[in-house]
Amino acid sequence: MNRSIKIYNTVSKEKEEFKPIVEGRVGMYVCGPTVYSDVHLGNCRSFISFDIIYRYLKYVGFKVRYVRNITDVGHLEGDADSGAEDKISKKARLEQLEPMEVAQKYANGFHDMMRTFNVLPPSIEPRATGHIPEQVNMVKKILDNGYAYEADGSVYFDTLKFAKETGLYGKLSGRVLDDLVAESRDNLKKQDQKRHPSDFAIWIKADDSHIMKWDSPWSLGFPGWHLECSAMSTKYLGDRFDIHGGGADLTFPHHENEIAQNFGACKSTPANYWLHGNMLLMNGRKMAKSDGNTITPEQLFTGDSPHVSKGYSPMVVRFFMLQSHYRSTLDLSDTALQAAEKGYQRLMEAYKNLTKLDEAKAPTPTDVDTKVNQTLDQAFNEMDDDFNTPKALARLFEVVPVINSLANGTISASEITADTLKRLKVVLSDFIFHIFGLKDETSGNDNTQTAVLEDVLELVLEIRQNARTNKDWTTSDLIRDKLTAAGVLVKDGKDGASWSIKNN
RNA sequence: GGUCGCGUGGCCGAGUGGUUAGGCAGAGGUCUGCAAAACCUUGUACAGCGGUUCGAAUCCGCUCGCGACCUCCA
Repeated sequence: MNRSIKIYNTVSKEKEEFKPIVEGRVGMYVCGPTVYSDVHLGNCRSFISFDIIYRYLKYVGFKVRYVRNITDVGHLEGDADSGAEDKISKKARLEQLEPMEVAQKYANGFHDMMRTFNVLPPSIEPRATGHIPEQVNMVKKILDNGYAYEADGSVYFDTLKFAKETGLYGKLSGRVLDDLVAESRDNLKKQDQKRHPSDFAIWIKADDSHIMKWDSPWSLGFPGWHLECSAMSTKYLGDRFDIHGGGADLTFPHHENEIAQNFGACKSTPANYWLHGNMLLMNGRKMAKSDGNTITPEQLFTGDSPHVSKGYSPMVVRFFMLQSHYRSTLDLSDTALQAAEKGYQRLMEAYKNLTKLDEAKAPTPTDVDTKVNQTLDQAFNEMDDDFNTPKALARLFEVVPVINSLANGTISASEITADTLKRLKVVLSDFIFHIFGLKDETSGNDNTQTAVLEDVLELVLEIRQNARTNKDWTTSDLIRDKLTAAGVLVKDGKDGASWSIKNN
């Protein structure tokens, strides 16, 4: 590991050189999903962004402990008229299921979707319900340290005291306490129990209708809205760790409160670098079920939605997301996805062409060598600069014409050295599959079947070639047209025909 | 209302004080029996108005438009 990586830190609002607390190791915590409904496409973008960050840090040689939680308890339903209510519990009553059954169902769905998008599993995936003692303990510590107070069985974090003593509250999200006072809604639950409007609950006394509740020194209840992340990050990564990530919408209040809680319990802020992924928009607006401006991942794959003209495969969607920077909003649209699909196919096609290249005869480095090596170096430099996937991707595309030219003879094998060709193969493969986490969807999963298919197609193309030699255009065109209809693209080149499977 | 961010060519989307982003689409060419694919060449740009500067799409101000957060939310 001798690369210098720069990361944009939300706390400082600028790019900083990444220096891990322990040389060669990275502790990274990312806020995972709340499993009370199906994963939202925007969630997927966020987890894909951090997947690439995780992959890149590992790729450059760090030993990374990546913790991504599952929240299966705790969050309040803000607009519920029956008062404080746990999301999971509410859903459970509606569906007549055990709360944990609901959580498990959606957790499974979440995992399936992550696998579909080729997102690597984290090193540790702790669940909030599995860490109630840790959370109770944290509340105790915060109370002991004087940063919280109890009121009628619930415990509240004292933001005013924390802000006055440290000046830290609001720093991450750029807020000042006076604004928070002005902003606070007067219809917040249990408002009267709080000393200050911006104080927030870290333990909530449950009413009778509440299903998920645990014993604690203060009441039979459940942990506060943001406590699980503080408790679990501390347990698995320590009081201080390197990277904390999440969606931009978590900056306030979730992460702000996490910082407060961690400080309240451990007397130190938890993470050195706070990273925030930006929102996924659709047709220029935030996705929202209320106005129909939304699409599920499944609808995107199948094309069963008025927002798309056809289905797009998971890897096309992943590629689409790679084309923008994680800190920018990304606007999903049908035309943008079509463009991404073409681009994805072009990249994968070039990679396949590359794997077939084995001739490199230049004795000494040529202009082609220089161009290729510089471009590959640049691609890594782009990733070093706050994980700039769109720029790195652009560099990869600059090398595509070189590959295709070598494949079709426009550039001869004598114009590239074996060393460069080898490096090109390794680096391109690393980037596409290991760093960007793309998969080749065109090749079958079953190796035997794939091999059979390849042999059969070779035969068919040989027959067609014979027909062409005999100027039997009827037969040759028939073969080509039927194969096209079957989804196999025939590509005539100088050294005979080759084929590839078309998506859709 | 408060806080923050954005506005780039037909579309998506990077980026920077003076030098090519990239993808998709378009145009011309090479190759081909025809076509496709591939390759080569290529046009269109930085919301508007002021200011700073030798020079700004890039910095500053204002205007307009859009978005996010402030409430569970990636």
